[in-house]
Amino acid sequence: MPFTIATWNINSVRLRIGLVERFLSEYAPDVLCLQETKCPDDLFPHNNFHAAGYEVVGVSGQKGYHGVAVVSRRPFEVVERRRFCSKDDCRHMSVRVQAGAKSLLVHNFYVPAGGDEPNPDVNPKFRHKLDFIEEMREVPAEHSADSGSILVGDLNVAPHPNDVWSHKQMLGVVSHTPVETEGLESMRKAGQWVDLMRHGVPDDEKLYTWWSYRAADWLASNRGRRLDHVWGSPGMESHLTGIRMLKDLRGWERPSDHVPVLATFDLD
DNA sequence: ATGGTGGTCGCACCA
Repeated sequence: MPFTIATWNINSVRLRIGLVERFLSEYAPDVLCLQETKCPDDLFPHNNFHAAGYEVVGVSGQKGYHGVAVVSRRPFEVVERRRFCSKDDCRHMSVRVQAGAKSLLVHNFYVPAGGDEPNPDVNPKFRHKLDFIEEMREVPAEHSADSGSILVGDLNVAPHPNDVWSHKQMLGVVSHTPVETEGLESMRKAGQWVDLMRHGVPDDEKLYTWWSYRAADWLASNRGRRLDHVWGSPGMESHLTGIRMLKDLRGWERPSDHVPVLATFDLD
């Protein structure tokens, strides 16, 4: 049995619950990690997920902003809802789930966007983003013979030159500045994480998971960025059998500006 | 220049 896990910045789980239901019906991931649920825990639409066959739900939400959730067709336990940068923001949840022969520790992250001005001295949101990425160094890719880790989420950084539509034109734009891309890559290597979306993909291939709402025609201009990520502990790449960025969903009615990333593993 | 939320019904804040 393959194990499938998806990550999706949904930009309000209540507003887009219909899209989530359609996605679960058509793609049926074992585990779905959501970000930007914008939903307090007592208002999370549990019933919709139960009706879709997702009995296991872990939520870490707040009113108006941020919020992450994990829903699953397999039993899991919430390991931790970690707070970063001494703030109460709901930006992380880790769960443990059995997948084939492996016990998987899954981290679901929503990294701060960082505002518009890429100068930490004048923009506290950018300072927060850099500090958050620095603190993420403390999250290692734990693994053993019968366990592994997966880290997914909206990391709000497009690290590779072909994770953006124009490397040169984006170098001064928050999400692709050198201090962010180098910080994220340094943190990824410190934790020994493997970038599973870039594994085995030619360097010159464009990969996007997000297209701005502000474009007059997002599909025609195609100025995307890869802000959403799937990382694995060392060795997980050998179990990966497929990974897809579901671009079509950006064209669904009233879409999120992010599309789901769906990864499939053979762990038996 | 678009979209979501919240607390007010036009606007601030966030992405």
